[in-house]
Amino acid sequence: MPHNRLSEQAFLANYNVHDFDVPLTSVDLVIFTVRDGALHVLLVKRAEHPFKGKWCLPGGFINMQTDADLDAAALRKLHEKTGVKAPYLEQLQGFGNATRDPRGWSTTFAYFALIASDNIALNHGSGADAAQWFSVDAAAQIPPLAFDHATILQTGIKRLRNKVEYTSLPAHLLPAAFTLSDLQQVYQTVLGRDVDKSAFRKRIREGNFLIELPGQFRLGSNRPAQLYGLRKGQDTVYFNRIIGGDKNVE
Amino acid sequence: MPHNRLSEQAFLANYNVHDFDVPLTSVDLVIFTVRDGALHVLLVKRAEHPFKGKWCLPGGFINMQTDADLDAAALRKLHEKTGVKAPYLEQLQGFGNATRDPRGWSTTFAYFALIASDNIALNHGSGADAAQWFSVDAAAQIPPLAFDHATILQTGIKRLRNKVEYTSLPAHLLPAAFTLSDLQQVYQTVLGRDVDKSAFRKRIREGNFLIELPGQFRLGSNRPAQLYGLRKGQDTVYFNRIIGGDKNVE
DNA sequence: ACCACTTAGTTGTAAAATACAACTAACTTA
DNA sequence: TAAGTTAGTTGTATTTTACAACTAAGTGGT
Repeated sequence: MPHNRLSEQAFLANYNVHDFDVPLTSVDLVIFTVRDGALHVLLVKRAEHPFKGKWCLPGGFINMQTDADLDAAALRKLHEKTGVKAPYLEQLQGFGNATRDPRGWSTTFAYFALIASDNIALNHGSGADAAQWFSVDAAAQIPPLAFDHATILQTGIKRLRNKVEYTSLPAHLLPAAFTLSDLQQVYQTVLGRDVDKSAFRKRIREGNFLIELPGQFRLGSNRPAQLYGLRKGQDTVYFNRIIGGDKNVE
Repeated sequence: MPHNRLSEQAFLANYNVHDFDVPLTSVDLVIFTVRDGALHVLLVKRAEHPFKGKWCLPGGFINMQTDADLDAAALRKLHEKTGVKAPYLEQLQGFGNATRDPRGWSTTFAYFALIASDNIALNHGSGADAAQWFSVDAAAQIPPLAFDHATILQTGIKRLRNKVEYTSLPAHLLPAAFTLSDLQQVYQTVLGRDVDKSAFRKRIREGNFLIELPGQFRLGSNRPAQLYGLRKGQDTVYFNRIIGGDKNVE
């Protein structure tokens, strides 16, 4: 019976996914945080074949029974590894080819997450696989990664650095209350260069994505600093120009 | 025999993709061009179930035998539909959930292509499916689309408009030789607003991604205009600020 | 009590970039 | 040769930035 004579209903009744060759499909995460004044990324050690014992980005196969969509799958993986429930999460890029996984043609949806380092209870749980933060700046300290995860990681770093130039993203790398100096410090850490204090503050003020926490200050052996938080319900702010604007970014 | 006692080699020898439930995986394209002073997108009519007879974005399943990677799959689809071999092509975003395809959990890697309208020989070929350009500005003229392609299309339009604010992308919507006025016109068409001529030219000059075609001019019933082409091997240029810079973009 | 020290936050100003508009240039057509 | 049209440049008031110095508000030592 020729295919195109069937009704759509009959077509679907006869359709069996397993009749076709389909690529393997997974979700992987590049999870960033700032610790000790440096940008860090979370890596885990593989507990199973292939690449057993090698470091890689957290991730894995989609659970077609429980994951409503790709974002849900990524959130689930993130929560399993870090305990964080409400991170900044966006899709990074898809990767797929015949050789990245020895099991065959495979694809992955790479995600990109920002979390505050005070939020984390690393879960060394299922499979007794190790999880550890690695500094991104010290490229030499990052171990060889399984699959094409080195490429994915580099893509994630590049994307983060690029978006930090013109968005409010770094606020998600800080705890719920922070000072403007904290925020400036994070920008500088990620960008690898200093930014002007007054221009920085003007930009933040006009972006209008922070709220002053009334009466709350960071105390120390110096002038107390006003604490701020992310305005709730606030989306990422895109500035009109890159910060410190005399440099071209890729 | 417990899984984790196997060597990697033995593990792979025993591994059969068909033992697992895997989502369907496809590649879809949002192909833009500028015709008659308006931004257009290419749609095709489905020749097969599901959604037979409905309009959708060009695309389809990955061919695991012939497609080396995702980009190759997207390029193949593009070439099949338009005959264009060297478009501007970048990955847009992945989409995946349990309901977008009636055949089951499915994912797609959406791509985003820019081509010059003089480059196109629409291929109504295999499957006798119609292919047609639709104006993006006249939202009412775009028919209902199969799957979640309306969402993908809107994501593509948003991304294009956004990137045009601060990149040299629109040059790819023009033929190999064009005038600065042509280019400015394309920017204005995509952005939906006018830009200042002298500021525009300064930006283009400093971006340094065009070459003057020596001695070549567009003639007409007025002053001849210098023709330019894309500097070859030139990547997309990212400007420091959005064009016309007094407007915030999402 | 007061002064040194440190970080927070503001202010001043020269230089650079932009927006807006008018100008000149070079061709065709009547 | 004058009108019409589009190409391309120039001038200038206004805005924005970069840089640096300044004031503010606490702690801690003497």
